[in-house]
Amino acid sequence: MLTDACNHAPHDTSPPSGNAMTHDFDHDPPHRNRGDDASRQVDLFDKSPPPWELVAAEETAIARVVFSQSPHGPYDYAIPDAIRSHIQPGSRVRVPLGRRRGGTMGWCIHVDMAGKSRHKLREISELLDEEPLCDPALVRLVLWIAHYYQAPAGQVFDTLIPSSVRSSAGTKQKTYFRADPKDLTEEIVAGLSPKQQAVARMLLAANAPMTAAQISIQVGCTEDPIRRLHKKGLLSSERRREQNSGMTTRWQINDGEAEKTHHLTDSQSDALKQINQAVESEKTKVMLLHGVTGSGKTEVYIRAIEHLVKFGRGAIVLVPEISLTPQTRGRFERRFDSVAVLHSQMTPAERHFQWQRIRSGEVQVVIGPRSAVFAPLPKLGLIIIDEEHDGSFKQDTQPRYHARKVAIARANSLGIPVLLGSATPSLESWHATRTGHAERLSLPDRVRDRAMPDVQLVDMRIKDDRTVGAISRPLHQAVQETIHENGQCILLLNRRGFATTIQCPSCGHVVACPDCDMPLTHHRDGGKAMCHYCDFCIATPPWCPACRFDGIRYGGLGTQKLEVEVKARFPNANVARMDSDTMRRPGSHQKVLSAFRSGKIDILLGTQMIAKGLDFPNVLLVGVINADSALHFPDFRAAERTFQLVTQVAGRTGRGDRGGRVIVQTYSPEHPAIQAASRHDYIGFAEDELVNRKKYNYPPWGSVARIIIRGTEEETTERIAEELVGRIEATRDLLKHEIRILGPAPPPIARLRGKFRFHALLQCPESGPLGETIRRACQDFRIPEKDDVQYVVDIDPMDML
DNA sequence: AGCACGCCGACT
DNA sequence: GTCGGCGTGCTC
Repeated sequence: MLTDACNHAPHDTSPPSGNAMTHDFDHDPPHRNRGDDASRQVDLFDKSPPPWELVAAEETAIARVVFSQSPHGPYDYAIPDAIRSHIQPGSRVRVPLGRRRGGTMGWCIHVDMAGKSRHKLREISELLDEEPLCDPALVRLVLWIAHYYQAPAGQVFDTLIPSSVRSSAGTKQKTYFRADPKDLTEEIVAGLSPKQQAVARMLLAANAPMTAAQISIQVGCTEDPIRRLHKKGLLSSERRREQNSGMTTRWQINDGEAEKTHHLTDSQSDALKQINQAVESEKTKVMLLHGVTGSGKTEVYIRAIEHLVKFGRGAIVLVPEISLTPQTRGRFERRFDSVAVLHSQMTPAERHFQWQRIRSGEVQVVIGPRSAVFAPLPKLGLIIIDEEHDGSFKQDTQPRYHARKVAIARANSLGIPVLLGSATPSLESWHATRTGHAERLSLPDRVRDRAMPDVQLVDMRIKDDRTVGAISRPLHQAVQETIHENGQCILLLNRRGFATTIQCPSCGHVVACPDCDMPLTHHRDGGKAMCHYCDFCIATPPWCPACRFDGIRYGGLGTQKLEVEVKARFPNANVARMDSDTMRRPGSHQKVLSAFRSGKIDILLGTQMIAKGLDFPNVLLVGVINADSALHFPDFRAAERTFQLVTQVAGRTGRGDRGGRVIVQTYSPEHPAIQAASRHDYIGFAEDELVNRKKYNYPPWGSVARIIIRGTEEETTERIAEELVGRIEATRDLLKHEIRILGPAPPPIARLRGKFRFHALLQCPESGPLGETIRRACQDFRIPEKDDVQYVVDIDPMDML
């Protein structure tokens, strides 16, 4: 499902100093020892008040504060003496703002103990946390993200610090009572009421602070006598924040079951040596571990972390959203004493608990999806991004950051290395190794001398190879043989649902989503017609809604329909389907995978979630039902995605002693991406594709930004889109920057959730001028509320939909 | 995002 | 004359 979180406004809390970023891998901001950037740079845009308003500048302690809701600031506040020694960048504060009652929560981004201000400043009303939730390095990272991705800094703070941490989920403020023998002499105790005496005696005997609840149970009274004693000043109290008793979190403790450590191959040892050197050098360095599927990248990660743990350092391992298999998790948990696994299904209390564990420094390894790049390890020594090419590392809501880029920025500010791993690196990372921004480490062979699987292309245009349905004759035969040999099959089809179009054969009407204009997908379970771009869902109409014709036709192929076909073709095989429909319940993922591992399932079919990371030695056949599905997207990354998908799913076979083979069905067998994938030729593909991208100055050669404008009224939306793009043109000409502007035009998804959409693509050889131009153009661009139009800026977009 | 200001039309 | 629509601007 696509989301389109809007309401962009230009925000520049702190432009980084120094050189503009040119490419993904330029180590520029946020650099160490540049603490004063914020105040100095913001002045550039300060509209100075007219001279008669100038008040004599006096020295005061000033805090610069940003907000996660509008207005985002930054605003300056006077720091009251009481909190002067505690407030730091990263502290949360409550401040007065406008006429709002109760004040507003904000984040302090800068403090100046001897600042001067032209305005009369209001005072901070309260410091909300004893210890800042964000250390200075993370504050620098926030400001860098806010600048680069053009998001309000306050909103970036909210992304960095989980809401469960901000609200202290799973903890409670408890009051503890203590009895002091000096106050409660025998004499005084004797004069109390019987219940109060009992309470006093018990507490004196216990000689430890207890909560009212504990005391009342122990003594067998209500809480009233305790309160009375406290009121008389005979009991002292203290308040503490504590973990709730209801916490269900258990984390795996190393049970001593040693994982068999394999001997490293020569190339694994070489790579490890380089990584260890980089870690010890305490310098920033980006390394790309390019290892074919099954070459043992995870083992290299583990060894590298084992090494840095010896120095008391910790590591972050980022993994794609859905590929955090219990397998991977288990491997790390067996090899390290203290692992924190972050995942999307955690409860708020659990998340908060893990965050505190990580911050306390007891955690050696953090494993998680893109947001784990913000994990607050106090002694971070290495950031690893596994499957670094994966699209889920880019967030598709504001702030639209890419975890790879953020990881490099964070590593840069700490002076630590970043390790990117993939069998099919993103062209950005590949290009970085060619320009010296990253070092390439190769694992060219699979472990234990296993060969890469043979890949056979089946040309679906040739009628002879195509029987009725989605499965060609060669693939049918291969599945049959595999099952006969007691092997297992994986079939990939990158579309869920049953039928991708519902069309009337009489009048040609296609049932479409009223909010998005996209054809609805028929889901057979429950007979629903669903929009895959929004939540729209209706019962599949039995007649044509346009002409009442009784005989509507289901066209196109989804995983549900494939499942039906596979079951019909191979009635004796056990078939399981894996897509986001069958994997809705937590744990279902693991259930299917363990059934597959144990051999209870012969054929596993599904969407791309089966293409990643699975390691099952008995998979002898992988079938790709339609390799072209991603190829004809109106998107400069279409070829790259196709190559990645085919290569990754092909890598799921040939992992045991019995070898493996791959059958790829395609309507364009001559396409370079599909050809290269069939030869396992990443380098050939990458070099070829780099030439293509160069022709149009697409990434990694140049920088791209996309502006999406959406609104309820088509003409108004288009008018505002044109106005905005016009401003960008004017700003570009003013600044004399080399920027190509395409659009505004309707994107492939021209309507989404009932809103009309327009977009514009901006290209520039360097990201710095591009960002500057957009920032300047959007600076004072206001849209009247009545127009109901919003816009978002997407820096380094991953798709053009 | 709220909230005030101020400028116009419709009304007791 | 006053009430109230909403367009515009400000919040350190």
